[in-house]
Amino acid sequence: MQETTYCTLSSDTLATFEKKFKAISDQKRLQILNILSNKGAMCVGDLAPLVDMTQSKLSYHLKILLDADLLTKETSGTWSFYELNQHELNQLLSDELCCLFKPEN
Amino acid sequence: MQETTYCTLSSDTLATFEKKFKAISDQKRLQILNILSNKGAMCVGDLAPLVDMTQSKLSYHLKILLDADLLTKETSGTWSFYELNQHELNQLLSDELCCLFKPEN
DNA sequence: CTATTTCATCAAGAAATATTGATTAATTGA
DNA sequence: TCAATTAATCAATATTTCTTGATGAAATAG
Repeated sequence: MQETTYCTLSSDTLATFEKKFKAISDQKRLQILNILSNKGAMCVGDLAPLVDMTQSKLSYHLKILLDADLLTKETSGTWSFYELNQHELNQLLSDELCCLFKPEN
Repeated sequence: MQETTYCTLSSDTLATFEKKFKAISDQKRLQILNILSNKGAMCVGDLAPLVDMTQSKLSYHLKILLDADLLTKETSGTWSFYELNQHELNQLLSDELCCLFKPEN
């Protein structure tokens, strides 16, 4: 006879997932991820016209994705280059979403 | 030489994902999913004390999950039984999240 | 029929998020 | 040094989402 295994989630775990899912629960931010998955690392100024956002607005949304650890950021001079955090995305999302965020699959 | 394949997303697709991710980007709703993954189908009145919510509040959150097609609902008399939509969840989430929503894995 | 149970929905207010335009800081190039 | 570029942040407002308590609808039991 097999025992049922219960997996209760700590409030920390719930908070972490909430943050990550909140970050991707927005059309503009999904579009950002999609573009970065096609183009690789990009700076804010180059990304802005592709997603039709002002610099200020884009920075705001990039920060949300960065804080959720779904992007990484490299600074070079006055430029900030943002790139997908593939590892985190893979841990979060199904393989079926490859078209969105996982160009290499 | 290999061509790069670009996969642009329609605004409809983005809207659908936004809705689904929005539905799971909330601690209370994640907890609902987690409990349903352990207990199977449940009615509102039985679920409410487990997630420490009033009936009204729980109905509100269940509707959000239902509208995102992440739950199914079966009515029997005055009871409403809610259950995970395993297929949709599998299409959305990674295998690593099995602990949350996929008891069978 | 009436009272009770179960749950959905509504309206009002509260709280959280997003947008906008301006400002600031850091770096670069002339 | 000075002007221009790049991007983060701020404050104010707008918008969206959530919570609460009340009400209503449908089914059931007595």
